[in-house]
Amino acid sequence: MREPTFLILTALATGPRHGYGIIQEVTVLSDRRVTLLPGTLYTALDRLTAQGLVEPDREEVVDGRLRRYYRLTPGGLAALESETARLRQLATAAETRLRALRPRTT
Amino acid sequence: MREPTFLILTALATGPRHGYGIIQEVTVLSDRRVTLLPGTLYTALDRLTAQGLVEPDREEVVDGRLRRYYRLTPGGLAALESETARLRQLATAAETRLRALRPRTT
DNA sequence: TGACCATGTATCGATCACTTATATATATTG
DNA sequence: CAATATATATAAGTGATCGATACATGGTCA
Repeated sequence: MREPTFLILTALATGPRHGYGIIQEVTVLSDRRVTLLPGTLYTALDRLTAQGLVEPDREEVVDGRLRRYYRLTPGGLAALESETARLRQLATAAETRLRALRPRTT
Repeated sequence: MREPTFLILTALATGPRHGYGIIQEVTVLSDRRVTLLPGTLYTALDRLTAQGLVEPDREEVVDGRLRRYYRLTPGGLAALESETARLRQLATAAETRLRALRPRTT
């Protein structure tokens, strides 16, 4: 799973969001380091829906604009959990090696 | 930076290694969850060398087989450090949201 | 002896997520 | 009236990775 996909699933962890709302939430949760592009987001949502990790939630019209909401499926939640554990393990493994290399920087 | 690349840089953090040694170290540091394929490894080493993140170290012949060693450059070390910090931040952001979702699982 | 596996490096074609660019539409702000 | 924010959508191109294959040596096992 690549980073934009991981960020989309994370943005949906706290509840259903529409596409543009996911883009904003990803900006926040990445500390403004990642701004999802529309091309990435909408193709990823289609792909994740086809994979069963995400599913349509509801549609709303706000100020004359359509909002299409998505939510995590149980499988999507499980995928996010295992991917998160994986990321943490990799970060920890790298940090261990970096600390061994620079003991005084600790 | 994608995961195999991150793992290769991590494997080189503790000192120079040759290609096959990197594959083995990646298996260990990923808890056997990732087995680098030769195609990924050698093309990545060429690319990282061209990018200046990695450089040739030395060559040895052991049991009639050539070993080509690589080491991290200062730029490669910096890239690994910033990528590691980034991974940790993403993992933490996701964990925070997952814990909020399942308070009893803590 | 012959097969198989581990070691070791290398390259090619295919895949696929992502980027870039573009399109369309409404509401708000200067 | 132009620019920006909101909101979704798609097509072409890029590039790292995957999968397969190639070649060579050394050790093990039947």
